[in-house]
Amino acid sequence: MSAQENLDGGSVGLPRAYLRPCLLLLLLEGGSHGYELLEQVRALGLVGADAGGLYRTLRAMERDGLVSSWWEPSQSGPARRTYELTDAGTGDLDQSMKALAETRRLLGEVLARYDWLALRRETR
Amino acid sequence: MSAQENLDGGSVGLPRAYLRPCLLLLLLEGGSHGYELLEQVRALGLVGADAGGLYRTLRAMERDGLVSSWWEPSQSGPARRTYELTDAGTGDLDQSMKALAETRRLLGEVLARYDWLALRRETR
DNA sequence: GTCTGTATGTGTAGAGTACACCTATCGCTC
DNA sequence: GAGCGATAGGTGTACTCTACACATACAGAC
Repeated sequence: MSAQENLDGGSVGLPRAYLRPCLLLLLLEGGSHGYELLEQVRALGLVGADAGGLYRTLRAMERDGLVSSWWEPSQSGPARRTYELTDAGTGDLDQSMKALAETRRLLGEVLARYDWLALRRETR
Repeated sequence: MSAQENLDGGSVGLPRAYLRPCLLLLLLEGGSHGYELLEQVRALGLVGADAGGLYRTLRAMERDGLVSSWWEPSQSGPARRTYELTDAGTGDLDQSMKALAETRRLLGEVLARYDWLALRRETR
């Protein structure tokens, strides 16, 4: 099961604005362009990632100074806007990852509490 | 550090609609009212949880059939609206927890990938 | 009476998400 | 050379969730 697929009523899922740190992480691994990043974030767990939203997010991150971009012609296909991480972007990534680690820890606590109760429910 | 406190620019944090599964979990442990649940979700990690939003969420969950409520007088203070989990709510909780477990797993993968890169950055 | 703590709400702006839709380039086939 | 699929980048818009402010009411202490 993917964390996005439960759209039936609740839509509990991935962290808020999770796309941003994912993009920053992928750009830390090396410069890339939107279309490629789309496939990469999908491989990273954001299986239903919205293309339009991704392009908008990249432009917003550039406005915020986290990434910089330039046009690059392609050998086979339309030109690409290539993105690169800035120093501010690296700093933001570091902070985001700390926040996500904390989120993961809290999730672990809640899930443990649930598992304990669910077990008692079964064996009642 | 709490996952909500990094409001400086990014605001990467807890999962979308995380309040709902937290409330359902707490109600699985026993019926309760809004004010008490507010303190409990704050203890659960949602340190800056918004009171207004919590009451709205509870009413929305009741509209969705996940909880039921009734007024109960208090010995010391205003009357309370006491909430209880319905069968549908228990089912929703089970599904949400599966989604959150998957979220936690994905977070682990992303964090591991970041840690590996961060380590290489340090030792370069 | 007024102040603090308990208890439940509403109003509203903004951020993030979901889904639909559009444009353009290139290589390939018919 | 027309049409097609893959590549590539984008806009429009409605909706949900969140954040912060604010309003109301009851009880007990002073």
